[in-house]
Amino acid sequence: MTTDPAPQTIDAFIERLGERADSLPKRLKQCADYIAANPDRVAVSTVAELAAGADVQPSAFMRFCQEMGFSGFSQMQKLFRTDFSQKWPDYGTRLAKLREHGGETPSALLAEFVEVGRASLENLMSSIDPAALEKAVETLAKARTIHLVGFRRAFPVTSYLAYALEKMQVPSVLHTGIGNIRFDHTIQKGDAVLAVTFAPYSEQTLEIAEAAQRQGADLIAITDLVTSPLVRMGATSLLVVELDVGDFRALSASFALAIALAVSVGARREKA
Amino acid sequence: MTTDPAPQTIDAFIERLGERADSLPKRLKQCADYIAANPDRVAVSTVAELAAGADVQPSAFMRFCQEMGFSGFSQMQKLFRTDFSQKWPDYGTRLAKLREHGGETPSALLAEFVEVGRASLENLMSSIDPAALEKAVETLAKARTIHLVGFRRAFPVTSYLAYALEKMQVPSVLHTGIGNIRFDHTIQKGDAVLAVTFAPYSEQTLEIAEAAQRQGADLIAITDLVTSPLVRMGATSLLVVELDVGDFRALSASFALAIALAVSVGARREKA
DNA sequence: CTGGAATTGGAATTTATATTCCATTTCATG
DNA sequence: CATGAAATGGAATATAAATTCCAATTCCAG
Repeated sequence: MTTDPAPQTIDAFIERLGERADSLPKRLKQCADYIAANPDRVAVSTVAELAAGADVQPSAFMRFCQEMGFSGFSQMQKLFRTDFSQKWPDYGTRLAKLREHGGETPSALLAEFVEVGRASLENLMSSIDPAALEKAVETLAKARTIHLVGFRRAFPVTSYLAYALEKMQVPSVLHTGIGNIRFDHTIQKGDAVLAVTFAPYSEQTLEIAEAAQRQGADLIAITDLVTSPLVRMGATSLLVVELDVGDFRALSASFALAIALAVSVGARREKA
Repeated sequence: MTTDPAPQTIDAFIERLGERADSLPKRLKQCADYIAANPDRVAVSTVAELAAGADVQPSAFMRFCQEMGFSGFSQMQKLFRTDFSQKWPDYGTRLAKLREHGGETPSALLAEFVEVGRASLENLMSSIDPAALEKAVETLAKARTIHLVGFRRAFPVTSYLAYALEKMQVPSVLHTGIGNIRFDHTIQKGDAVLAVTFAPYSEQTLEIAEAAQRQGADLIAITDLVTSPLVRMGATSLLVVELDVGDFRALSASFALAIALAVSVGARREKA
């Protein structure tokens, strides 16, 4: 058994796999080949399963893991698991700690929000479904009028969208709820409603979304969870997972998404 | 415990999650929310890890699995592990692919905004003056009423501030300009005005800032350049340099700053 | 061939993880 | 405010998986 340090990344592991593959005994080579062909199975399988796949005994597979520099299969699997969902290591606990320490200095708090914002943005890229985004742009681009709906924490997003769309001369209405005047009835067939809401979902937003469906208008949603009522209503949904610091949610990812959406729609309209 | 059959696909599971979520007891709802937010983690985690993530006991998580129609956690995990491979080469590859296609598709545009947002945040940490931030918090915390002023592209920032301050019960007024009604005269000595504006600076914001100074109210500014009129007026200034993509400015840095500011002020008020 | 080292298969053991159980708390109802 | 039902936390148990060990086999040098 070699005493090399364990690879720290999957790439490093793959590299070592290539170097060593030829000098391994028969059974171990089978393991190497199987992993090279099915790297995606490692994170979700047991040694027994992988061994069976490589047509090898579990104990042989264990030796293979050690040959590659790991203490055993578990350590190797951990690498594959964390690298996959390395999104945010465990912000949950980190932020919980922050909450305990209470109001630190404003600068420390700012650093925390900056960090969370960066993580949210990074995560956005891997969680957004390009097909859904494309469909949302398509729908909004051909809408007669775009209705923007979002209250409370979602309102900054819709108000920015209103600004951006206005600048590009895309007809849009910002539903503000001012004076308790509702514009539900202005939604018509051929229009599109872009609803933005995060848990706990605002009643008012949901009502307008329902009105949109009754009128046969298209419904696009920027929301947070797969369980969101808007998803269940069958809206074309763009999911944005943001982290909270205390009771406050970073909005960087939502904004990036909103701007990209607005600009894409604007560009596509001009072409047509 | 219900006796429904176990969901056969993840979509079916998600659907059931949505249906049931509202009628679940507190702890089980936490489980539901955690899974809705982190569906990718299910395949590669243990009950203990997921339970910790949902801030719940493992036994509660088990009950949740059963409530969803599975015999236990293992059965549920099997479902998630089955189509795990579909999501394989993940974020990294995906992001690279998106970039290759240039600035045409909505996804590519999104990648660009994400990148710009990240850069802006990074920038913010090095450009913000902790002393100015501290002074701004101090001033806002002791103000009788905080007036929030910002129009057009700055309006999302002030509207979010209004939301956050309201939530923490800090007295604040959002100057919206609705109906062309101006609230300049409500600014009094002892109040503070938080003005947000970026080049080209909005006339209206500057006028209100001037009114504030006439009244002897404190003036805090979130703006972009040292040459900003607000800086020259002697406001306590927090400078945020945001990068543009085309004509559109990322707002992530401004938001991070605004939230940090609001939370700091809220925390300091509570102490006093 | 033969002796010895390397390799292998499979069972035995250890460790980790899922699952169940029950005492305690919380909640709702009359 | 008392009472029962529902929900919860945490420890106890059962199950499954990882890991080790060793006897059996293979391979190769002499």
